[in-house]
Amino acid sequence: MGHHSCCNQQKVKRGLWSPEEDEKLIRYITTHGCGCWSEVPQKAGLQRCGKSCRLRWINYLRPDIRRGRFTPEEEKLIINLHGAVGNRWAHIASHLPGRTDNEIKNYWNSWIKKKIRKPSTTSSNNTKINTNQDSHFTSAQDFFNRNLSTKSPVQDTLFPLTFMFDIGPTTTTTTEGLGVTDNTRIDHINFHENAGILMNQETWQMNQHQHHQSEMLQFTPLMENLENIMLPIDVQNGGGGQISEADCLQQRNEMNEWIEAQNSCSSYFLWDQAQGNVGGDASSNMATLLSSFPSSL
DNA sequence: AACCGGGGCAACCGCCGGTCG
DNA sequence: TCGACCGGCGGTTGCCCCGGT
Repeated sequence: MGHHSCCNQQKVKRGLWSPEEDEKLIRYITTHGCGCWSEVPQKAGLQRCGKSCRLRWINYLRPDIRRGRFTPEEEKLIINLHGAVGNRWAHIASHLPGRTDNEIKNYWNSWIKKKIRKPSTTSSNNTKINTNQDSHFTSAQDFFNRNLSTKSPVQDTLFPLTFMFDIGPTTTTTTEGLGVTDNTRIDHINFHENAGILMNQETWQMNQHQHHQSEMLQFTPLMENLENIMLPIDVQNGGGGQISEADCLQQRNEMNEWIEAQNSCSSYFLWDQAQGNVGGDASSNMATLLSSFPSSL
């Protein structure tokens, strides 16, 4: 135990690289290129495994590497991209020339620690949606009007969706409803407090696991400095029941109204928040949703 | 001066998917 | 078809430095 396939020869050095080792690796790669990493150590005269050489080159030695602090533009891009694709560091790095996935991952991990540690300085009234502007929204519709229509379209390399909504219980404590109060099973449609994050499915799922308000407060700092807007819409079905075609129809009508008013939604995302834990059977709910909504708008 | 705790970050580890014989 | 091998990736570790006590 304790040895790995790539490093199964004896005398494999590990740990930090010395300047001499760096020099050997640079000299070899610049003259021969990096064809086969497993051959590099022997040919370059290094007591390392090929993986270690590759990592050292990619993350530190290659000539087009960028060093130093991230610029504010880069930071913003990282935050937005992370909101869109989650912990796909290599993907995020591909949008930042000269930066490595490792560097971005390190940055994010320390950044997120700091942000979560620091108590939120924004209003503790969690029914208001915070953005980077000093915004105070009088209603969800106000938020919608002032944000969605002014935001640039989501890049096609990102999660290419504008709307996110779910079917869920009415226990969400921090919402700002549109006040649809008729007696259908969808009693209202609301925006989650995390509106403003460009979310991917994983982020959404994570947020839903942090369902209670006190826990959600941890995530409000993450909403700062975000420009791209994805709008999660919470379709309430009254709780405890199977989502019905009537639920879907009503939701669809609501969406269509908004889309017509805003002219800015090209697609949407169906996501069963409750996963069947609260009301009805998850796969059945999704089947109803899928059959009720077109594949694109 | 010694210790300690946290942050930053380079490097490692294990897993996975692709390739090739 | 299968297994060995390899590179890529994301999670994690652990070292080093620095500031506070």
